[in-house]
Formats: sequence, C-alpha cells, structure tokens
Amino acid sequence: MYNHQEIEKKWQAKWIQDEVYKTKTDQSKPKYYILDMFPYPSGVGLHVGHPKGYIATDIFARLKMMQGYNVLHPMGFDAFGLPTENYAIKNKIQPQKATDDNIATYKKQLSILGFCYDWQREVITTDPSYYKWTQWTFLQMFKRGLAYESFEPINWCPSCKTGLANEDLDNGHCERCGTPVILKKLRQWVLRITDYAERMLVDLDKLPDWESSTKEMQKNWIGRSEGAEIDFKILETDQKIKVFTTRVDTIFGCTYVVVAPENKIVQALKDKITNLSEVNEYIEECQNKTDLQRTDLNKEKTGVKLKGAKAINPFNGEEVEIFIADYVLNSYGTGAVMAVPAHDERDFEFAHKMGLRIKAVIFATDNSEYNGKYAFLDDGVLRNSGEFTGLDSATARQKMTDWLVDNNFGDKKINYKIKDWVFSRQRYWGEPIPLIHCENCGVVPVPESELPLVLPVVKSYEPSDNGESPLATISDWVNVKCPKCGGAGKRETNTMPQWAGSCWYYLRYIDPKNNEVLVNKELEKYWSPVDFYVGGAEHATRHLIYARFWHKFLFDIGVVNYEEPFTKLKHVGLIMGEDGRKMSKRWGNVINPDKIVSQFGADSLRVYEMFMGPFEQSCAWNTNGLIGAKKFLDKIVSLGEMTEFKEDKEIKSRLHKTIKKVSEDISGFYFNTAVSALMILVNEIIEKKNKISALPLSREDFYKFLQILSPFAPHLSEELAEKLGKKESIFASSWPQYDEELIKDETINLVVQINGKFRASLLVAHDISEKEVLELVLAQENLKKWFENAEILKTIFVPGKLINIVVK
RNA sequence: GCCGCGGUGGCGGAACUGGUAGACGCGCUGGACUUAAAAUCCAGUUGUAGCGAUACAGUGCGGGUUCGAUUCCCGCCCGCGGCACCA
Repeated sequence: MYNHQEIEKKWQAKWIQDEVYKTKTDQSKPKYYILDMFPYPSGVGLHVGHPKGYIATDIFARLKMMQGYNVLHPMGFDAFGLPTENYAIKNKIQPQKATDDNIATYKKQLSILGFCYDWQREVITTDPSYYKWTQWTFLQMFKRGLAYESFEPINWCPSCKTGLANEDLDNGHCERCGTPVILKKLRQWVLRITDYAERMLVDLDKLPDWESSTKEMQKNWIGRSEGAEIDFKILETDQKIKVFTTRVDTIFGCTYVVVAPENKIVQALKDKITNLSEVNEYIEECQNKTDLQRTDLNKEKTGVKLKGAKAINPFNGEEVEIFIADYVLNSYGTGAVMAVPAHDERDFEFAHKMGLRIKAVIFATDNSEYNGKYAFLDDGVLRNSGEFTGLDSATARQKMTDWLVDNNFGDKKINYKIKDWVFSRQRYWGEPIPLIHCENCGVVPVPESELPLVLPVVKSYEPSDNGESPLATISDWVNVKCPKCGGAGKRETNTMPQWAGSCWYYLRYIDPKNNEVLVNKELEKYWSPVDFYVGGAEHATRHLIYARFWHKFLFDIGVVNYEEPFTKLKHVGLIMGEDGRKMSKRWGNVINPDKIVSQFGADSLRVYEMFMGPFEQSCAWNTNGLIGAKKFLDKIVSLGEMTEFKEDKEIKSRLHKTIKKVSEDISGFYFNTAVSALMILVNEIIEKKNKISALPLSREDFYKFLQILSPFAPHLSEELAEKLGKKESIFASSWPQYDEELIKDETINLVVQINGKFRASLLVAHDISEKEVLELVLAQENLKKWFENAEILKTIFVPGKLINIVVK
C-alpha cells in the first residue's frame, strides 16, 4: 500500500513547475505529432470510459519523448453546437457560461490523470481568436464558389428546430435528440463537398495506416457509381425526363419511367396531366411523411400514374408510361429512373403491384430462361435489344453509352451518394457565417479585416419555429452597411454546424496564438501531418469526412503542404458499464473517474484501462480488475523499499526481454500485452527476491525497469526513481535499449511431438542438432512406449523449437 | 439485403510469418497468519477417467489441406458495428 494521493499530487505539480511537457520546436530533432480527438465538454463531465484513448496516446507520447522525438501532444475543446445550447436552455444559463463551466470541469478531471499535454497550446473552438480562422476559411470557400445558398428541401429536426446535414442523422432520426426528421424547404448555406468526392475516395488508398473498416465506411458513404444520364423525351412536348442508370444494358427492358414526387418535371407537365388532383394528392401525402416512413423498406411501394403524359425510350422509340412514386429519391441522380422490372428488384416490386409489363432482355450465360418470379440482377447476354442483341452486359454498357453520346441522347455520368454539406443551422451557439445580404450587390462577404465576426450576446437564444436563427432578432447587429456599395445590408443570421470548428483544429495546435495567419507556414511544414490520430469510430463518416474535405481545400489554397491530414488512425473501443451496457445515467451504471482516482490512484486507473483488453475493442468495466492493477503497483512499491541490490542473470535476461516487448507493444498499441509482460517481470523479481532477500537487479537495471513502467504509471515511477537518487525527471531520460545477447536463451524447452501430438518437452541447448535430439528422445524412459512395435517413418525438426516423429 | 469485424475456461483475454492452446489478470477452492474478519502470503483451478504417472476430448458447427490447424481453404450457424428503395 502506498499513498497515491500524495505522490500523484506532488508529481503533477512538479511537472508543471519544471515544464517537463512543454513542446519544443527544436527542428534538428525528428518530430512526432500524436493527437486525440478533442472532447466535447458536456454538462455531465467525463466518465471512466472517456480517458481510455487519452491514456493510450499519453503512453505512446511518453515513449516517443524518451526515444528522442520532439513530441506534439496537445489538447483542446470542441464546444460550439447543439448539446451545449440545449443544455444551456434547459438549465437557464448562457451557452458561453455553460461552456466555460463544462471546460473547467473537464480540465480538472483530465489533470488528475497525469497526462503530458502541453496546455499552453490549448485550442477552444468557441474562442473568437480561433473561430476567426474558421470564418476565414469559410470565406475562402465562398470566394471560390464552394459555398452556395440553396433553397432545396433538407432534413429538418422539428424538436431542435434546425436544418441538418445527412451526416447528422442516425437512421432517419436527429442524431442529437432522436426525433424523426422531416424534409423541409429552407434557405440554407451548403458546401460543395461533392466536388471533392472523387479525391476523397481515391486518396483513401494513400492511407495504409488507417483501419480498413474506416476506409470501407467512407467509401460506402461517398458511394461512387458510374453510369449514364439518358434523356427520355416526353411525347408531344419539348420537355424531357433525364434519368440516371448504371445499367444502360437493360434499357430495352424499360417499360415505364418513375420520377420523384418533388421532381420539377411534374410541375412542368401540369398541362398535360389529366389526373392532376390525384397527382397533387399523392405529392402532398408524401410531404407529410417523415423521412423514416418514406424510406422504410418494409412498406409497400406506392405511386401514381401521370395520365396523359408518355415518355419515349431513345433506343427503340417505344412510348412508356410515367409514374411518380416516393421510392425514387429526388436527391439522388436526376430524381428520375427508367424502370426495368425484369432486372431491378424495386421496379419489379412496383410493376407487380401496379400490374405493369415486365420485359426480360438480359439472360444468363448458361442460356437458362427467365422465370419471371424475381428480377434477374446479374450481368448476362442481351436479347431483344436491337443492334445490341448478343452482346454481354459490360460491352453493351460501353457501346450503348457511346451510342447515347453520338445521338445526343445523353452522356456518361458518375454519381455520388454523399451530398453537399448543409452548413447552416438556425441556432444560436455556433460561428456566425460572415456574409451580408445587400439588395444591390447580392451576398457580400464580411471583409477579412473585420474578422472575427463575434457572436453577439443575445437575450433569448431559444430556437424559433420560423426557420430563422435567434440572431435575426437583434436588429442592431443584423442591419449593417454593405461593405461593397455602402447601402443597406443585413447580416446572415444562420450559424455554422457543430462540426465546423473540428475540421481544422489540429492545425491550430501547431501555432495556436497566431493572429496573422491560420498557421505559420514554416511551423506547419515542420509539425504536419498529424502522425497518429486516435478517437472514437463514431466519427468515421462525420468528423473524419468533413476534416479531410476541409483539409484538401486548405491544401488547394496553399495553407497546408500535404493532402491528407492524418497519416495513421486508430479507434478506441468503448468501456461499458459493469452490467455490459453503455455507461449512461439512464442505466445508473456510470463510473466516475474522480472517485476512482481518489480511491485507487490515477496510475492504477491507467494500468487497468490499458490491461482490460485490446485497445480497439469494447470491454465491460470491472472494479475487481482495477484492484488487480492496484495490487500490481503495490508490489512494485514493495520492491522500491529494498535497499540491497544483487544482480541475477536470469532476471537481467527477463528484463531485457521485457524492454523489447514493452517497446514493441506500445508502438503497436498492444497495451494489454505490454502490461502483462511487466507483470510477469515483477512476479519473477519478487519470486527471486524472496529467495535471496535482496533485489535481484542492479540499481541501473531497476531504473531501467522504472523507465519502461513510467509511461503506464508516471507518478509512481518518478517517485521511485527519485528514491533511487535520480535528480531529473524520468521523462527526460532516454528509453532503455535491450541487449540482443541477453535475450538469447542458452537452453530452451524443445517440444517433442509424436504423430503431431505433444508428448514431452526437453530442456536442451538452443543449438542442438536433429541427430542429438533424436538420440535423446529415444533414450527417454517415459517416451519408450511410443516406439515399441513401431517404425519411425520420418522426423520433422524445427531447430530450436520442435521435433515431430512420425511413427507407425 | 449489402459491406466490415468477431466467436478460445466461470469471466476479461494471451498464443510471432501453422509448431506445448488457455500467458497475464479477475473469480473460485484449499491452506498459512488472526480470537475473528479484512489485507497479505502459499498451493490449485478447461473437461472426463484415475490416488498417481498418465490417457482421451477440447478454440461456434461440418468438411478439407498438412507430419502438425485457434491460425490456411470450402460450406454453414451465431454475435457486433456500419450502410440501407442510391437506380
């Protein structure tokens, strides 16, 4: 037992006093930038699961420091956005005050865990000196046409009363409050992230050190598909319906065309449609559905025929019916499809329900006939397809696309599932969008010299029902002169989404106080890119998509010198409650880190969380396991009390093996096995110690042990190192090297197998020959029975490891 | 439905490019110390049979490759995560 409270307090104060973790930009040394995803400071504070990733990066950073790197390992807070705003409203505090309080709580909670952050580089996204540059980047996007105003229907959360991006949805519900979203027509600012879709996709291949699951998720989210856009002329008009398909080869099987209910073409055909009231009724019906209802796969497909209008298939001149149906999404492709029921499941289902014609044109290569019971989705050979009959699907797609181009009926087209980023929120707690609406000049940017455009203090920050932000009510802030013509202008009152500030914060840590530029070029060149980024997997298709986009833009305008922000990425597994459920107030299973630290110490918590299991894996909390970690540290304390040192050869060898193992395991983020290796070493030392009544190590070697322990248990290691007489912080020391010679075992346990089954192990010299082993084996009394009445067919010998004798 | 990951004792998990399955920790059992308990220390702990040496079985299920498979291949089952009418 040792007084962890006293020791931890002492060293935390000393580290700050001696500036042990101050980042030094000594450019002669190699740099290492290791970054945690900065937290969102919520009202309830941290639970014991949050620091897991921070502990891991802290251990890693300490290793790198001691290995002689200049380490940048900063921390900050992502504080704008709905959670704080909703919390502030509920508790009747100003959002700024709520943010300040929450950050103070978080910092206190983090500080007692003994992290090696350089707090002088702290970045807070709600700080005007920070969001000045968020606004600046937005303006650069605006100036290059990447930010545009749109009036299209978007996701709207009726509870949070704001528009949302696709990334803010969780299965059709608002990710924040769980309310099903609806589509609502709204004026909004949108970023052209789709312009970067291709690059974001292709560049994933340049990231070998990202987890493949994350890359896969991003690929699916970007959702590239290659196909063609085809014009279907509408009979007796000069209108046309543009459809997108990846299966031009099936077009001779098209028996109707479907457009989304919101598609503009419906209104354009008003005069032709003879059942207009029925059509309008259907459109209204669709508008009243939530997104969730509309996209429910289990529901039956619905739709209405546009009577009086017909479309013409450009390939065969056939006249086909036109339907509106909400199984076609207006937001993807052209909002219209050619329906080929024989070769598309959805069209098949719809055609069945409405009693429409099904015409098969693709046949399996084995010439089996189409049975009409389901849609045939595979590629195959074309039939009934005019001049393209007989071609295989892939060739047909090429030739038919060429035909489209030649005859002016369409073109090749690549579509992406990812949508442009809806970037405005009708809420208060966000970065003001620095634009001014002028009657004469249109939308005019706020001059860069006037940045930051500070978020004004407002009396009521509750959201409104009318799609306007609370900022719209502050008339003396809203009404300004147009910076261009001096005439009357109005400020944009929407604010930026929560994800804006986190798109580039990693750059600001490099140069956190610069008021002239976003980041100094020279410093950026030295420190970037982020070598290693660690955080939750839930950000795979949110923050990590946005940040890559933002970064590529900054690359394009020359702010940064490389194209991908995060070289290596790992996700931290959750810590669940003792009951196996996610820690939450609702289940009453939240474990508070402050309590754990005061009761068991930060070092115990650190060791335990790293020992729980593989870093990426989620794992249930178990207080008994924590006590095990504490016991491990207690044992080390008892070693530290020894005053007699007597070097032992076996222990020295074990120490060097452990140095190797721990170094490799920290580098590879295999913390559980690193802790295990340290435990094995300690157990062996204790066993020996009990025999010889002295520490079976030299002073120097005991210090080496403390060094490899120190990333895990920094406070205790410093304390024991000081006891050994060390004057300088252990983290200023050089990481110990292992001795190759000491690791080699002179004698080894050689495995003896007979017919592949383990039968014995023999203690022999490591370089024993096959012949010698065989002689030894045959001489063993307890193995004799295997060779009686048996013939040795062959032996397999793996030097230094095993011999397998095959007998019959 | 599609994509990705996983399935090993009572529990968390270990096992390098195929080579002693269950390291390390928790829990449990027995013992020492104690008036007693906690703490600590020692021993045991995959199952079955046996006093024991030992033998057999065993890494989700069924096959296969191999001298040898938790590891590689084929076919299933189950769990988790993501996406989901994307034409």
